[in-house]
Amino acid sequence: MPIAPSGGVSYNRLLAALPEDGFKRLGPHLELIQLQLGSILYESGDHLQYVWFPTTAIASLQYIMEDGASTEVASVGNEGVLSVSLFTGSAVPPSRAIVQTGGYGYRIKVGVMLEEFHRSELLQRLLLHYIQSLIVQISLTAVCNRHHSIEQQLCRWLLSTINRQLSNELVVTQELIASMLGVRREGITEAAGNLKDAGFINYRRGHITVLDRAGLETLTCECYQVAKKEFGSLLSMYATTGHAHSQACSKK
Amino acid sequence: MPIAPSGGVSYNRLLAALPEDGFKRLGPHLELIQLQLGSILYESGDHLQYVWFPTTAIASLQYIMEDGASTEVASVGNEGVLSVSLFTGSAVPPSRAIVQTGGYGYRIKVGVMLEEFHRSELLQRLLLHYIQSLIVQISLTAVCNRHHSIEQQLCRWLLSTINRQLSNELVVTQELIASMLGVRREGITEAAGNLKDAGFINYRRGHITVLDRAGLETLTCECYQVAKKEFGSLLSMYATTGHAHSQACSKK
DNA sequence: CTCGTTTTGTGCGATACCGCACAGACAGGA
DNA sequence: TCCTGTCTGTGCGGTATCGCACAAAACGAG
Repeated sequence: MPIAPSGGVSYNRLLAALPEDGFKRLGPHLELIQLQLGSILYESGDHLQYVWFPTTAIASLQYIMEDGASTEVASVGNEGVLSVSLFTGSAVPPSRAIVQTGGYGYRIKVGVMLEEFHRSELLQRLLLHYIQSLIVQISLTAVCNRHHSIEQQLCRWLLSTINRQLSNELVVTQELIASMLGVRREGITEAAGNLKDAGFINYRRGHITVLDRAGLETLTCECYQVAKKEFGSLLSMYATTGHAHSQACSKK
Repeated sequence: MPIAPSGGVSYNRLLAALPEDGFKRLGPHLELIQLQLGSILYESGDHLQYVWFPTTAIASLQYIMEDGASTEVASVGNEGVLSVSLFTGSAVPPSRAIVQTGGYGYRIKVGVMLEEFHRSELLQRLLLHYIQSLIVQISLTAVCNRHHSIEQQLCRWLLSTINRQLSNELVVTQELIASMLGVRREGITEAAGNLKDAGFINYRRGHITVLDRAGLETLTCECYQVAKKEFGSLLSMYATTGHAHSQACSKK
């Protein structure tokens, strides 16, 4: 069961969980914009200008080290929101957010968002709950980095990515995956080769197609299931309200 | 500059940052209790009964895997609070909390705490800000697990532990450190041997003494400095109020 | 179609860490 | 005091990953 809903993916599930009136107040300030692969939404240390709610895009939260090496600590799709440090009290994020899968998302100015955050208790509950899921996701990354093989982590990464999109084809180079997982590119090449030999995926220059999701699930580590369950429980808690399909708003 | 204050350590710095009236409401419900090395405050999946504010004790937040292997994702001393998932909306924590350094701490029933959390905006701000620091700490664990050597991580662990206590002697076995870092015991033995040869630490069966903090700082990775800075900025934001030395209350 | 650039494949030695086995050293209780 | 269980030291082969170097293949622009 994929995290992505079966019917229509052009909305953000956190926004969709808002009640009618709460959504009405945010709606006029939401801007639908295109998020291009590789574009940086914010850098560690920036002063945040916007809060993003991805719809079809996926972003990656990364820590960049002094020597330039990077590690993804979490990723955010249409189940989440970017700039969470704003709600925990700091307009200066500790990580970088970079678009990992191109697509669309809504953005809203921090001022408007913060005001509504303080006004609406439900919005607070929703966002705090999302932060909880994020903490779990980051914790699992820590565990996974310690204990699991590159192949297992690649499976997890592939699965959690296709779960957030409709297509089972990813537009991404092995080099990029490597930099997100914080490993060598050759390590990804080898692991991907194994998965290809097993018939679970296929790929060509800059594209990966998942052929057998269940196969990948047999190879990946427990972290994948735990993370999926965490987000599942988050989202099932807030029944989707009727306006899910009417997130149309000022388009940029 | 250690995180622990120079004068007196028998209070919790988050509690100390509360204004007079906010603290007065919590005070009567705070119970000072002893936290023994190795005791488990909560397990992943438990229903939380208490919120803890360590004073001299230090707790470790761990993820336990199916095969029993564990990884510490963060640790909490007198700069923090345990059971944070309560504030983000779930009375069921995702991790285990175990006492890593014996000592004292305050506990308070979740009901009282939640009520005050919703009443006091400052308390909310404070706790959310702490959650922010926690996220940074967990993220750094993820980065560290990926990129840094056991020796570097051991240095970081030793430093962040003595920074939270007055003494520079730790009561802990190498076996325990290994299980927290998620590595082999022999790996710790070897790294500790190197640090001893370098004259930075000394140790005997179950005890480690830090002799040269600056020496350890030269060996550890950047994660240590980043984490320290994060907590420093958190705590400097909330000036200690006058009641810091009067956290006396119903003693168990 | 060709050329140049980007992406992927492969080989190799070096290294860090693991898993296991067991020896030695210490500490606290009988 | 000795004894016993716990903790630490050490050796050794196995493995995953790294770092580097370069070859081969794929794609896109001209």
